[in-house]
Order: sequence, then structure tokens, then C-alpha cells
Amino acid sequence: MTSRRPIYRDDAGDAGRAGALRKRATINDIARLAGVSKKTISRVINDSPFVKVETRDKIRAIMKELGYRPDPQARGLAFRRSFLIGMIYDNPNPQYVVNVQQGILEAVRDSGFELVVHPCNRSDPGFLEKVRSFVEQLKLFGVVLTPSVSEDDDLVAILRELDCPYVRVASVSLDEAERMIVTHDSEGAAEAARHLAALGHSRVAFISGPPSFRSSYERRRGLAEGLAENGIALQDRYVVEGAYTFDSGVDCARKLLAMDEPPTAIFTGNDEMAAGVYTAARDAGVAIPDALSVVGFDDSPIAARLWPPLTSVKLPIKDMGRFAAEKLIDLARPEGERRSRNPLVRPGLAVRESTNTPG
Amino acid sequence: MTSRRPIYRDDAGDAGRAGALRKRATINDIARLAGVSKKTISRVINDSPFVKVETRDKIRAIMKELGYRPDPQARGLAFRRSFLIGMIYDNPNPQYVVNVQQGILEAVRDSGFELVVHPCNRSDPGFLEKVRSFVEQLKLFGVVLTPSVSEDDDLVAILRELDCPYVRVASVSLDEAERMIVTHDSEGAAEAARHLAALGHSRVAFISGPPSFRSSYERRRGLAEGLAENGIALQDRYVVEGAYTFDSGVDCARKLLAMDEPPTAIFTGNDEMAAGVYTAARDAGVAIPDALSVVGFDDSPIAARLWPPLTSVKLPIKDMGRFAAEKLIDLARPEGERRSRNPLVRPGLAVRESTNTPG
DNA sequence: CTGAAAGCGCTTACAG
DNA sequence: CTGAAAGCGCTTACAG
Repeated sequence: MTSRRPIYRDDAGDAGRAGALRKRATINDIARLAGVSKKTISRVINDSPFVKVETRDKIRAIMKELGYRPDPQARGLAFRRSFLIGMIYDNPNPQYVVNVQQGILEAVRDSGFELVVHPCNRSDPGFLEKVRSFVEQLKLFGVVLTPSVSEDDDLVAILRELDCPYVRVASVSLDEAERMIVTHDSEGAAEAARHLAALGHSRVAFISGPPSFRSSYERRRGLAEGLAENGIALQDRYVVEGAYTFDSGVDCARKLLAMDEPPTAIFTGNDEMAAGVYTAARDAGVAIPDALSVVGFDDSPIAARLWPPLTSVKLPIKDMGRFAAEKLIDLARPEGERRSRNPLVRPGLAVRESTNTPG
Repeated sequence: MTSRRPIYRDDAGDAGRAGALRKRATINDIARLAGVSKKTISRVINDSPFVKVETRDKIRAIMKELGYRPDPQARGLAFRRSFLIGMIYDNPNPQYVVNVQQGILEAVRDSGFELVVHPCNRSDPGFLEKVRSFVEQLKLFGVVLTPSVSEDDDLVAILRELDCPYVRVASVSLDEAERMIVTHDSEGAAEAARHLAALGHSRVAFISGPPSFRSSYERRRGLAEGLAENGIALQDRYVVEGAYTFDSGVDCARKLLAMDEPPTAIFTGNDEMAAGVYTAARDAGVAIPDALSVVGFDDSPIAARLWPPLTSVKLPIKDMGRFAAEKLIDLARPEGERRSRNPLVRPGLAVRESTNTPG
């Protein structure tokens, strides 16, 4: 490659090359060619109805011919708003993060928007100010918030103050419908409970995520409700607090398995912790699923790669990201023209081989 | 939250509140307060040496007091370049993607740059034009390229043509040193080979990634060299082509295990395929590590969660991302002031429990 | 339906 | 070392 560099240098000098370094057309070029003012071009760019149809079509043709596309930076400066969508997250699970990103990117494709990612740390005392600065500096068009930052009302207050549109992804509704993607975690957990109850389990344990995540509470609630439907109580002694990490899963499972009357099934707040349960069970000589049933949450790639393959509650994470970004873009339309769809996000249960009748 | 909304509305009207919706200071405000022209402010912003020290300090103090920070959009428009760094990738492995992102974000923190992510599909015929459009529209400050897009010379040609700085992350050097982060994959593979040779394996197989990835070739080459050092040949019949996916790992391993004289050890191009080998081995009743040793590549989280825990070649992926972004930012400095570090990226071997002497 | 003027918040090119 | 003018490529507010 190195040797080729001069070639591009030369190309740069060659004004005859197709658009190589020839400057891109601007709104002024289009205006001149169309014989109208640049304000009219601006109207066409922004889909204003106040342009004669012939004028509009003529301008569009010229734009197309020159491959003209308005400069987002210049528009942004004049609009006082960029065309960037931010994803703000503080999530220990990378798989979750990429999936949401993929969803947002699908929604954003060919829309003229781009995605800026902004991880953060809620326990950092400067957290709120850093997010404020990020949003303010970039004059973000809007942001997508995922758990647990989506549950932070102080953060949301700042976004409102900055007049920055946002959509929150969370396990329960925390805001107006047009600003929420609700994931109904409790329903997924309830389904896991029904599955275990149907197999005959009554000593069911729960390893929760950290209390700073609303999902920890919702997943527990769903489990308790699903069990209750079948006349089974979720006993406090069978509920232990993990941290959504592999290691915490190992620790919690060790405690549960060391009990005098250990549970016959463990439901974990996510798959990472379920993987930890596998390790603890192996160390304790407890066979899955014959001596112990395990159900995870997320249905992440690891679920199918564990042995035995893990039964897990599945959330359409990528879709959630896409829906969130679509809502955000929708928020930009004049109120009358909003599509205002409220896509259904429902958890399901991916049943594999980690559950069986109680040993 | 909904009920609180009016509160912020009211706040907005309260000009007394600390900076709530008060407009942020601009270069003009600073100039007025400092009693100098905005050009001088601009000089301070851009660290020009042509400002009297007292003037500079006074201006800095005023900036600090008002919490002034120049508007990147306006600077970008004048500079004809944004302060956004792009990450362009086409990678089947989400874990790799997040790790590189994390590294870039570490480098970018507090630097005034932000990260825009741009996944793409190299097999899409419009691939090159889409990337061109992305870079051109956003007037990216620079881009980080990861495999396999980092190996695409046509893409690089476009970036040069657009005068967009870039840094390539790849398994071998493909460009000038200041534009490369070389990961030396072959060395990692050689180390895996030495480990297997030391255990006494001579029938060693390789499941490669797709040929469109340079790493597929480099990892094979390293394996062959490491074995050769120990007088062992990598036999063609033991080399099969996978696709860096779990399923391809299963398929390839099935073939290998069905041979008349199956290998006693399998080295895979990544951990995902190693997980596939585990599944195929279990189905075939082949015990790991006693009847079959397995070594993966990437040392991704899954490696430690498989059973038995997987021995794997470890690449400092996050560091690679950070180094790449640091180089990119460095490229912006005047040639004399570049720090021009060339950080060492070397693979290592994380030895776990998936390897043993040949059964 | 259309346009001339002013402005968004910065920098470049030139002059002193 | 410093500044007045012009410009980056768009939009807003106003006028017609």
C-alpha cells in the first residue's frame, strides 16, 4: 500500500477524475443551476409543502444529477441540533449492548442519522454532569436509554431540561408511552415459573441481579407470581442477590446448594449467572438437569453453547433497539404525522435441556 | 415522571436558575468579556503559540468561569472536518466488536472526540460506496478499521482519496507503521502449537476461519510453524475450512472426528468454533481433554464458561482498540509533535483444562 | 409560492 | 502578537 500513496496525491491534482477530490456541490450550486434562491432549495431539502411541484421536481432532478446531499454539519449548526442519535448505557453485559446497537443501526440505516455510543458509569459521582455535557456538546438529536440508566429519573430530568428527545427501554413503564419500550420482564419470569411448576418443582430458587436494576425486582416478581398461580410460594431463603456476573452466579449457587434442603431448580436473573450455576453445580457434583434444573434469562449466545444447553427467557433485544430508535425518529415528526406505533415486546421461553422433573 | 414535566417547563422560564436553559456562552461572549477579538479566542482554543501569555491566561480563566466549550459543529463547519471518529467493521463476533469499541472509547474519553459506529457488509456490492458516503457526509476526523475491512485495499484507497486518516488493525502489517496496529496472530497460533507439541500431540487439526479473513491464513501459518519447530507436520487432511461460527465448528469437528485416524488435538480459528467442537465431541462420545485436546483463539468470555474451561490464545483486543484510536488522534498533531509510539501487541496463551496428553 | 438579509459559532487568509 | 473581513453550508424570521 505504501507505494501507492503518491498515486492518490496525483489523483487529487487531476480535476478530470470522476469526482475524486472535486468539491461536492453545495446549496448554492443547486440554487444557481435551478435559477432559484437557496431558500427554495432549503425548502425542498426540508420537504416544505410551499414549493410549486414543477420547481420541486426540477430541483430534485438537479440534486440527483450532482449527487447533492445537504451537509449535516451546516444544517445542524443552523438548526441548533445535530443528526446524531446517542445510545447511553451502563450495562455489564456486552452481548446486550451489541444487540441493542444493531437494532438502532437497523432503524437508522439510510435515515440520515448516525449512532454515537456513550457508555457511562452510574456510580461515578460525575455521571450526570458527564452525560449532560455529552448531550449538550453534540446537540444530540435524541438518545436511547437502556437499563439501568433508563431507570434514572435524574438523568431524564436533565434530558428534558436540555430539550433532548429520548426513548427509554425498561422492564416496566416509567414514562409516557411514546417515550417507552416496555419489555415486560415479569411475564418472561412467570413463564419460567410455569415451566418449572409443570415439571413438578416446588423448591425453586432465584438468583437476582443487583438491586440497582429494576429488572432484578421485576424478574423476581414474575417468578413469584408464576409460582403462586400453581400454589407454590417463592421462599425468602431461596432468594439470593447476585450481580449479573458469572462469578456472582457461582457464589450464589454455592450457597444454595450447600443448604440443608437445597432447591431443586434455580432461576437466574441472566444467562451469565446461570453459567455460574453450572460451574458451582459441577464442583458440587450436582448433575444438571437430573439433580438440578436451571433456567436463565436473555437467551444469549452462551445459552446454546453451555452443556446441557440452557433453557432461558428470551427477549427480542435487537428489536427493542430498533423500536426505540424508530420511536425517537418519530418524535421528530410534527405531532400530526407521527406513526405512533406501539410495537409489542413480549418475552418468550427458549426451552432446551437444562430442566427436568425434580431429582 | 409525567407529572414532573411541567416543573422543567417552569424551570426553563426561571432565568435565575443556574444555567438551566440559559444559552451557553459563545466565542463572541468570551471575546467581549476579555476585550479582545474573537480571532484571539480562536487562537487560544486551538493552542496557537501566537498569543501573549497573560492574554491567554486571562481568556482561559474567563472560559473556565463561564464553562465555555467551543461548539464542535461550528468548528467542524469551518474546519471542514468533524470531531467524530468512525469505527468501520464487518465482524461476525460481537464480543470482538464491543471490546474494540471499549478500547476506542477509553482513548476518546475527555479528548473532545466521539465514536460513531458503522457496521457494514463487505459482500454487499454497494459496500464501498456506502462507506464513502458515510465518511464523506460526516466528514469524519478519522476511522479505525478492524478485520476484515482493515484488509480491504480498495476501501483504504477511498479513505486516502477522501483525505480521511485511518488506522488499520490487522494480523500482519499492511501499511505504514503509523497506520497499523499489528496483532501478530501467527505468534499466538505458534504458541498453541508448542503447547500441544509439548503435551505430545502429533495429529493436530486446524479448523480455519473463512478465507476472506487474513487471520485465517495467519493462524494456520503460525500453527504450522510452531509444529514444525517440533518436527511435526500440519497435514492437509487435518485442515478444514470453517466460518468463525459455532455451527461451522460443529460441522468441521464432526468431519475430523469421523476420520479413520482422527486428530488427537484440534486448534480452532476462534472460540466460537471451539464451542462447536465441544458439542460435536460430546455427540460423538469423545471426552475432552482425555480423548481430544482443544485450543481456541480469542479468549472470549465463553472460553472460561465452557466445560472443561477452554485453553485459548488471548489477544488484548480492548488495548488494540485504544492503541488504534490513540494513533489516529496522534495523526492529527503536526508531524513534529507526534508521540509516534508503537505499542506492542502480542498474543498470549491462556491455558485452562481443555488440553491434555493424547489419549 | 418565493426571496433578500441576517445569523448559527466557529476558522481561514490577509494585513498590520 | 492581534484584528477586521469574509466564509464554511445551511436555516430562521420577515417580507412580499
